[in-house]
Amino acid sequence: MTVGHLMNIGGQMSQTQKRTALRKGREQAQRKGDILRSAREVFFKKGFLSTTMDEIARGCDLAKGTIYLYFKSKEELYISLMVEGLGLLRDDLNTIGVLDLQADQLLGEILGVYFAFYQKNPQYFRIMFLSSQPDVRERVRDELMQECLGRAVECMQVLNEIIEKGTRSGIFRKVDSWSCAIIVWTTINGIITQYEQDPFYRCEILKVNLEEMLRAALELALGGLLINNPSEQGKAKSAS
Amino acid sequence: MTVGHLMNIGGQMSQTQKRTALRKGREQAQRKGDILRSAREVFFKKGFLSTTMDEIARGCDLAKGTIYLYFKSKEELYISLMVEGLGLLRDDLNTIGVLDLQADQLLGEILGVYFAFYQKNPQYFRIMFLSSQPDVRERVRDELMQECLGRAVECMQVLNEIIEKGTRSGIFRKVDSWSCAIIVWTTINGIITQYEQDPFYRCEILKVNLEEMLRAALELALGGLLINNPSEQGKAKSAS
DNA sequence: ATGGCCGATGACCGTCGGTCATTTAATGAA
DNA sequence: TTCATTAAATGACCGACGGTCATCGGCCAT
Repeated sequence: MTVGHLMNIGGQMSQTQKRTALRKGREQAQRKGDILRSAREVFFKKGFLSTTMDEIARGCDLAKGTIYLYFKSKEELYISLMVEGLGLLRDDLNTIGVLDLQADQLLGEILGVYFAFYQKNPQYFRIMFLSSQPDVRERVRDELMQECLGRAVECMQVLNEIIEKGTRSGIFRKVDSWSCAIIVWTTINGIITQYEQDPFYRCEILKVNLEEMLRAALELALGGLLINNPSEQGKAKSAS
Repeated sequence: MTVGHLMNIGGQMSQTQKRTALRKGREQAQRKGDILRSAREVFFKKGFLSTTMDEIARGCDLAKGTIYLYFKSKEELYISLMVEGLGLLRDDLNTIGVLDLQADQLLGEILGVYFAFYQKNPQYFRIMFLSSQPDVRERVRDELMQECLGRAVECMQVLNEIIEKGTRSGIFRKVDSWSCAIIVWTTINGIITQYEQDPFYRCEILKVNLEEMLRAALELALGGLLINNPSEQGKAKSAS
């Protein structure tokens, strides 16, 4: 079984018992963190298939069996990194909320944050691929997949609010903000993950710049989103 | 080594020799096809990780060793299915070219073909995920990856021509058609592949219809692509 | 001091991708 | 028809890997 599966602090416990239980909890979180760190290093360097559980164990000075006290499978360890990545991205996106800008400019800021995140941690995007494989998901607890979903929704919530703001302030057409947020989120993710397939996009035939591609996609989308006015004319020139 | 690696027909061969060589070639193609068919069935049903080479071998009544005479690795067999899928999609897309429609309508047709293809063979899209893993690509010959790239370019070429047509006929702004084609291709692929991550998009929170999402994305893009004119106003309502 | 409990351990297991010595079949010259 | 030659097919076998579990050892309440 997993570690600490009966760990409920409180109730009829003595003071010392409580203290030990709390310490145990901290130690467990620490172990879990150690394992995740090692997993991140190895997975990021080698990819899912070429990574071995033995190597991860070596990386955090634990026995292989110990890892399985904290994570159900290799896949679950991998997906946990995805949760981690979505959390980091959400935190970055949330720094946008406080800016006092027009909705369309905010979308531009989002793109900047997104692209910066990608440049800092391109590896997190590669993880997203595997989570779509049904046979991978079979080996991950539903609870963990739900956590993924929750984090993704939190990211989209940022987009949702911006689009609502744009609609409210009258510079965007009346669209369903959630649908639109999902489309934008999906499109950005889609472009980046597609781009990650280097041989497709970094070869001499198709050499394209990711940031330019994202900007151009945003311009296209804004073209459809903004209430038309003459000053918008020609904005799409950056797609050239 | 692979089968028939010295297969060059012609030169100083007798008639009978030539005939047998040709037949051998046909038989080899047949075997390769048999293996691919079996691989398709098993991979599509079970996914990459849960599929075993033994099962594929059983499915085409060959010994496991024989498969390795025709494909270098499990990964190469998988990527070969991706090439197959891109070929099918290209063929479907090419049926659009002959239609006599406006560029923006042609883009709508493209979307229809694309969506129909996805509904018919959703599994081919799942394959694309794995091809982006570096450790997978390491186990696939460059030549095969190039074939993938070539097929993808052929698909994008269809988009490219449509956008060029739209620019030429004056209904699209002046954009670089290749950049734009790549963006559209990437976006469509991105949306579909993202959508394939069911738990994200089929859950009650985010339940979205893929076709609507694609249409809405196209409307947004068209909004940015078309030369503004009053009749375009309000087209984005379908995003709601 | 000590008994009991629980997290840590790593030898071990079954499975799988991939190999290669051997078998089988086809071919064409005698 | 026979037989030597060649190449494709075979499947027992190998090493590696994900995952398990009987055992160990240190900590804690008594």
